Amino acid sequence: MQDRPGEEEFLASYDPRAFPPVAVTVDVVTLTIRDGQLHVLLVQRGVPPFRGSWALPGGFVKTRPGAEGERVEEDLAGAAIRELAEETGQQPGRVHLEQLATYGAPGRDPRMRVISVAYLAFAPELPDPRAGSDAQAAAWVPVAALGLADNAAGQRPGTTRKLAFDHARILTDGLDRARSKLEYTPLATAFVTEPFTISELRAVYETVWGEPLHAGNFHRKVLSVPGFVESTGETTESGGARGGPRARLYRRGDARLLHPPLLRPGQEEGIR
Amino acid sequence: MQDRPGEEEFLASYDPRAFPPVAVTVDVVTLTIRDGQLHVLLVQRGVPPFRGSWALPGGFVKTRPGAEGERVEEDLAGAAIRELAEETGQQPGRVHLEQLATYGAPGRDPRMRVISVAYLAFAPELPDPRAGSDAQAAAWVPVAALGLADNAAGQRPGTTRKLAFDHARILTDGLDRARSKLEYTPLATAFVTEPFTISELRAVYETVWGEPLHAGNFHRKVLSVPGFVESTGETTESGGARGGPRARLYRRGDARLLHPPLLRPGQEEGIR
DNA sequence: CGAATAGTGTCTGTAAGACACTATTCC
DNA sequence: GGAATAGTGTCTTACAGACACTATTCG
Repeated sequence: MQDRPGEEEFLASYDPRAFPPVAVTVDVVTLTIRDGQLHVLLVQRGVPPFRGSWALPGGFVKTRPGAEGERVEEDLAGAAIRELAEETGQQPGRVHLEQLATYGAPGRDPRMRVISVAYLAFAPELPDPRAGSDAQAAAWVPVAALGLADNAAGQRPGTTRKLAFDHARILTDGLDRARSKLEYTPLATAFVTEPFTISELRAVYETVWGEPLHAGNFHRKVLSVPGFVESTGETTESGGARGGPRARLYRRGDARLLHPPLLRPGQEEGIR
Repeated sequence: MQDRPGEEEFLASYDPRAFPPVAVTVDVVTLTIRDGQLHVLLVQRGVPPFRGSWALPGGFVKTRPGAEGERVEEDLAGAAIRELAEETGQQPGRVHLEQLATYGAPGRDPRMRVISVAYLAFAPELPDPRAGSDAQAAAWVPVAALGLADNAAGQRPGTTRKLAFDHARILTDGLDRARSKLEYTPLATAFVTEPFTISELRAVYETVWGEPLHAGNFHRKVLSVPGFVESTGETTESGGARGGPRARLYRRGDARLLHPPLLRPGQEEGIR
């Protein structure tokens, strides 16, 4: 920030409260895989509006400008991390977090004009969540149980368990983003703990995409993409529960993009 | 919105002004192609802060809650359209608009805490812009002249003509998004006016990606992707300015995604 | 042993890129 | 005519998907 003529006087005479009230919240779509099913972290709201409804964890961004130089302002991503930590107790680092989109339609919150910045998180299997301050409960909920209008598989709505606000829409957008990110990025590895096997990685793809993949071809493809995974030289201690040889173990590679990508099969439909 | 126990009393006693002041703005990255160069729409700020600096067109979202039922609240996308129309006089419909990302780091605006929702617009060649209310000037500026740290080609920074706020970063993100969207979506057609020739479309790709493409292979590829373009049956009135036969004319097809995609050549670098 | 799984070999169809070539139009 | 461009043909290489097969381990 550089000084400019008239800038200081302008700022001194500036009254932020002259602006109409808006609030900014951060909501987080946290996805994980449990028991071979895609789950999302939800909280049951303990305060109005929508008290008792299930919703994405989220809350207001701390925006108080520092009085006497004290700074209580909070980054958007920082607010998302805080919300996530409140429910899961997770330290950042184990969880991949990225901005999803911002939702600001008038009337989406009955209290006032609220602009919500949604974040998308990919987590490995985590312990059961605990309810945060404003929540009666928190739980990992199977995405399939929410009966969303699924853009990938053509499920019928109607069985939709209603989420608060426009959170069903936000979740749907997050799922779309997740499915598409698996194609072009190595983010599937964010759903597993290191070290992992190729089969575990394939299970992630099959769960998120909702369709079986060919084991042999998947194996070859993953190993052929430079930087996707990197061998540890180790293998599992024992074979699978239902038989089979020990599998080699891998950790994340250094690629940030998959090239060439791992395209979803049978995606021709729904393109128009 | 359904009624819930205690909800109404809660809302009646709710005081929105108890919240700390935040402002929400919308900034628009508008890209177009003029004279074979990628241009972005910029305004020269006529008011502090950063008076005299160039910036993305943008402004505060109208969030006043309707007194006596009067509604002056504004959608985020609506605000972006308004900002775009102020400078270009364009009616929506000719311009593709999508949300880019939201920027909310504390201190990014010296006045107060400002959360900015950035939009990305693709426009065909438009007339020279006019300065809006808060701007001294408005102009199409060649992106190359801004000397951004270009993520695609490895230009060196230092020659960066400084944009106000964090707009250089927003612009960079918009360019990245644009380059990548050309791969998977038919949005290149948003840069041309219908009807168009395959060569015009190729010029869009070459300009946005900054590298020459093989004319023959590009031609075949575009026609092979279902729904990308659709023939009008017509041809241009005359050949090119420097010779060549008349070209067939096309309009946009009905595909929303390109399958298979048109991947950028030589993208292996910069992946790690 | 029988079943399931890890990992590899191989073949086929499709598509991208390189190159060549023809036809058309402008200067 | 010479140069530039539109559009097509063809060859090579790469890769995705289908299928087959071996080796290993569990129950």
